[in-house]
Amino acid sequence: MIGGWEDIRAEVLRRIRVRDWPPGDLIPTEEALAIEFGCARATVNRALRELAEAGVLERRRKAGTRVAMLPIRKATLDIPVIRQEIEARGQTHAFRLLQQHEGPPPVPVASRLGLPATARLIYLETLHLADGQPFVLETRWLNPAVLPAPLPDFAALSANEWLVTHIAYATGDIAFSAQTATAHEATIMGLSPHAALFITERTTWTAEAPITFVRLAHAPGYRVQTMV
Amino acid sequence: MIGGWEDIRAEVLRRIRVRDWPPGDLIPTEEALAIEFGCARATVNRALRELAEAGVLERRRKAGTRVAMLPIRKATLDIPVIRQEIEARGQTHAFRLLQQHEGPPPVPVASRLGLPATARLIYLETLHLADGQPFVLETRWLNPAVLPAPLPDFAALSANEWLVTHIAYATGDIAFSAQTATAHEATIMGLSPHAALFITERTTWTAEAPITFVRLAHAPGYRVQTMV
DNA sequence: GATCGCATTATGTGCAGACATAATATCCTT
DNA sequence: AAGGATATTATGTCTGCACATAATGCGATC
Repeated sequence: MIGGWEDIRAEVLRRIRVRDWPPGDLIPTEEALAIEFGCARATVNRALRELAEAGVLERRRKAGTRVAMLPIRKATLDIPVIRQEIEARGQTHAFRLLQQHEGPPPVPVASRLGLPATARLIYLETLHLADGQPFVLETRWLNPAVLPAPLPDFAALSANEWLVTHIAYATGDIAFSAQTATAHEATIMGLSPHAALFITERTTWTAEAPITFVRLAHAPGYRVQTMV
Repeated sequence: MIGGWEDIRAEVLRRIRVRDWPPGDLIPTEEALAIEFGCARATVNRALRELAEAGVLERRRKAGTRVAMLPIRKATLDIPVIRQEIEARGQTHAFRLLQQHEGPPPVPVASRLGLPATARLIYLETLHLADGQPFVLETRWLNPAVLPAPLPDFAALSANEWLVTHIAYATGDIAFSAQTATAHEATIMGLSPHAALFITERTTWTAEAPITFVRLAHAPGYRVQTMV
């Protein structure tokens, strides 16, 4: 029972796997495949487009479709709200606002946001707890110029959650790295001095202006998991 | 000039952003939107499907399409071959095979691969260098039962690259974490005793059987970067 | 021989109509 | 009132056709 675009995608993948179509090879045109599979070209197109998005195929107009030479695997991972992430583990979420003030950001932060170092930003330092244990230390700079007024009380409502419900669907970039805990972090989070922290850094933009830069320092044991 | 599915996607996003359609809200049906935008339903479908894949919308047959309550952001990142990654930085890649032997894997490895602890696997320990400096320590267990013979000389050809060209398009999962360097790792990579390593762990499967489990310990300073 | 322009071609996108599928809502029965 | 069969509805997918767009490669021109 063959016919759906998912069947076609599976068949194409199979041919690639068994090296019918080796890496770098040009595969038949959509029209040829449509005839072979006895379906419309749009159906073949749908299947091949999915595979191209997954990095398995490379497509160019006129040039045709070829099997990717070096299969740069693409992994997609979910970036949930912290509360949601903790509750998904069956733990209870709480947080404490440690610091809040307004002033010019450090130079690296300003440059990542593309703002002058003289810009006045809101700084928030929040510790998130899972079942009472330190889970992640959030240090955030907010650009008040682009935020809808009035700002909430960040001691009562995590900036994390206020943003996702008030700045819908912004873009940005995310970076992961590992860093040794600073003395300050070790103290706050109750860690040994040289603990390895998993760091997530995120810059968020509206179409025009930077909104926020956030650095999340995750306690040891934290993992980001993905299904390919 | 409105009409393409990308324009429709943009317009829907705009309405979500300005809270015309707040989170949790049911938006008009594809047919209604098609009439409003003066296009075919298939075009609206394409736009809404993309937004649903991005996690912005939630769609269910008959129930309709609603704006996602908690926008679980999805980030996609590229997982390149190590050599490629180093060369993309303009550095030269080299590697040294430190260990190779065959035997039963440690229990955690066996369980992640779904194999009995008595299985005989090939163990490889490889240090990858960027411009002569330790870049990443690769520890890998290979399942010889599912590998095409003959196996190459892993001292001459990195397992990393041999696999991508000989096991086309397998599936698997990836996990990222941070760990303090062990004494062994610190020595091999020339690090201070408590350096924070960025760890990538990857399990790879064919349709039926596990192929390999690999742990990559990246030298301090390593970052995984993403554009959302 | 080098360059520009044009025809060719494969993919990208669009449209109108149709049927499939899943999930809800409703009605009927007990 | 509870339960199950059925109608309804919104999305999911397919078809066949059309035109748009980009990139290649050929040929004409200088």
